[in-house]
This record gives sequence, C-alpha cells and structure tokens, in this order.
Amino acid sequence: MGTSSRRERQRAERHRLIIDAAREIAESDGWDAVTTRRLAERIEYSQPVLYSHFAGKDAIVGAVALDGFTELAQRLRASAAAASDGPATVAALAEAYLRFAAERPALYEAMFQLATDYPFADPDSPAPLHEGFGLLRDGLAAATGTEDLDLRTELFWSALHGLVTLTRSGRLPAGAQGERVRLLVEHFVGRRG
Amino acid sequence: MGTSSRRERQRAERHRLIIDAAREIAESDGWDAVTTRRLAERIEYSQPVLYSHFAGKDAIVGAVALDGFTELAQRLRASAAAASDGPATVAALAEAYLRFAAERPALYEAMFQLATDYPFADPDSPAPLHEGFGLLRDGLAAATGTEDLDLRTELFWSALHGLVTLTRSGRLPAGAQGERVRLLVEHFVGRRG
DNA sequence: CAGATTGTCTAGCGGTGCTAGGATCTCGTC
DNA sequence: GACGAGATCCTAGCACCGCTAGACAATCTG
Repeated sequence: MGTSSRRERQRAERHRLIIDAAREIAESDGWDAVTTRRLAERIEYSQPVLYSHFAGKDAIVGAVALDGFTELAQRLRASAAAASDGPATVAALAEAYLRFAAERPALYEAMFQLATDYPFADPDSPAPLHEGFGLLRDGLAAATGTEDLDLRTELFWSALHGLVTLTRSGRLPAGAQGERVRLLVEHFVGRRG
Repeated sequence: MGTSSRRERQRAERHRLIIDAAREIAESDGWDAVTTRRLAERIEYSQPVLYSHFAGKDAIVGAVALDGFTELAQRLRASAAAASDGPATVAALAEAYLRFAAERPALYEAMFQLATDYPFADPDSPAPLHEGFGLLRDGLAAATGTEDLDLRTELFWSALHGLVTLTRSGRLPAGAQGERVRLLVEHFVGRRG
C-alpha cells in the first residue's frame, strides 16, 4: 500500500508533466507544433502513455486551458483588489484581461479557440471560470449597479474577447489598445466629461 | 484565340466551382470535412488540379471567407438602408451582423477563425472588408457623432464579434441574444430610459 | 519460485496537405 | 492529315497526423 501511494504520486507527476509540456511547446512554437509524438518525446515516454492519462489530444488542450482560466482569475482578482473605486476597478479588470491575453497568447488560444467546452454561467463549469466571470460581474456591480448585471457582464466579456481576437488576427491595429480600453470603460460605466 | 478565351472561361468556372464546393461541404459537414481529397472528388478532378488554382488549402478557405465578407457587407448595407434614424440604424446593423453569423456559421468561421489574413483598416484590404467596416462606422456616426469614430467602430465590431464567438462556443447561453443586442446598442448610442 | 497483473513499447491503421514525374490530350505547323 | 510542342491532368507517393492493437517486460501476490 505504501508502494501504491508512491505509484499514484508518480502518475500525478507525469500527468502534470504532460500538461506543462503541451503548454511549453505551444508557447514557444504554437499549437500546431503540439503533436502527440512531440509530446511523447518531451516527457520521455511513448505515445500510448498519453492516452492512459487523457482521452485524447483535446483533453490535454482542455487541461492546459483550465490552467489558463485559473491564471486569468488570479490576475483579475489581484487587479480588482488593487483598484480604488468602482470605475477604476472596471478599468483595471479590462487592462488585466487584455494584458493576460497579450502575454499568454497560446494559453488564451487554448482557452477560447481550441477548448470549446467549459461554459461560463453553467453551475457545472469549473471553479476558475465561475470565479473569473464573478470578478467581472462584481466589478461592474460596484460601478454601475445590478440592473441587467449578468447580461452586462456577458457583454463586457464579449467586448474584451472580441478586442483580443480581432487584435490578435491583425484585424485591428495593435497600437491603440490603451485608447480602446478607455473607450470601453467609458461605454460601460457611463460617460463623464 | 477564340479557343483560349474559352479555356480561360472554363478555368474561371472551375475556380468558382472549387470555392463553392468548399463552402457547401463546410456548411453541411463542418470545415473539418473539407479536405483536398473530398474537394477533388466533388469537382470531379484530381487533387493536384486544386493547386493549379490555389496556393494551398488556406487560400481556398480565404476565397470562401472573401465571399463571406461580401455577403456580410451586402446584408449590413440592406439593413442600414431600411432603418429610420441613427440609433435605429445601429440596432439594425447589430441585428443583421448577429443574424448573419447565426445563419452562416461555416462562413463566419472561415472569415474570422480560419482565414486570419485580410486586415480591416488597411488600405490594401479587399473592398468588402472596407465596406463592412465603413457601414458600421457610418451608422455609429449618424447616431453619435464623429469623435473617436474609428476607435468606437472597432470597439463596436469587437463586441459583436465577441458575442458571436462566445455564443457559438456555448460560453454564453443562446437564449437572450435579443436582450444583449438591446443593451449593446444602449451602451453605444447612449442610454435613454 | 510460479502466476497474475500492471505498465510500457513497437508497429501499424487510416487519415491529412501537398508534389514529383509520367501519361494524355490539344494545338499550330508543315 | 500527320507530327512535334506544349498545355493539362492523373497516378503514386512523401512525411506527417491522432490513435490503438498486441507483444513484451516489470512488478506484485500466493
């Protein structure tokens, strides 16, 4: 039984190793470079071992995406905690969101383009997603009240996500992101001069 | 020379045939089902023929995407023309945009997820993209003036695009799209009651 | 030590985008 | 009308993909 607990621990370590390897390859060479053969080589096991940990490649991507949602929630939490009043919180959240997307492009891609599961509002959705949505909602509530709060949060998230994807694909010029954030916050917390 | 013009015409027809075949397969079975082998079978030629028309599969997807941008611009133009005043135009544009994305999912995917070229604001970008952006801009200008117009147009497009992708991936519940459009327009043309 | 169980690897399946090289068909010229 | 030149097209195959069956080795159990 002592041995079997060691086995379980080693298995968990290898599980983590696979996820980290996938993330590292994706961050350095893009998700196209994340193939089961390369993953196997990286973790120094053969391909079939991957399938004893995950149902398939999609599940591995999904695990990386979940890590991403955790990191995003962390960043949003920190930025909201550091802001002074309601409107400043909304601005800080937006900036933190866009900064995360810019600094972790492979992670963001896994979260929103590759792993299409994990719905937001669903009670069954993993905690980090729930928390991320909740942080945005609380920020908006502090700045603008609770009317249509869920819908406005969804809209706010949509605008942020749209900015990220359109900027990333080169559709929007990358330069004026700061100005766009300013306008975004203006539109969502009401204008004042 | 009469024969060579016929040859050119036939080549152009086959070019069109390839694009339409790709679009049809994508719309009925998804883009994963659009393979060069299936395309070749559909147009009743062998695979290499595809490569005498397009540089690769990406170029075929890009051609479908361009068709999509043309159709989107057409819809936006029609909906703007039918609207009464400025705010109504903005609402009509938003509704037309979301309706297009909902009715032509494969086309929208080609335009925004698969064919990452074609920037918006660039003067070199194809006419339909330019026109689509211009229609959104003109609608916003009629409702809200010209201050920060380009940036606000980019933001408006981002919000629409974010709504589309998050809804499509199941992240947002599909039901309340009408309410979200109402809020979106409210946020962009100013609140009144 | 023998047997059962667990863990891992080799080898291979059917699929992908893409291309080299040969066959065929059409055309202008004699 | 026969013929060489050139355009046109197809067969066959490359390297890669995600995934899996079945053989092999290591470990635990009686």
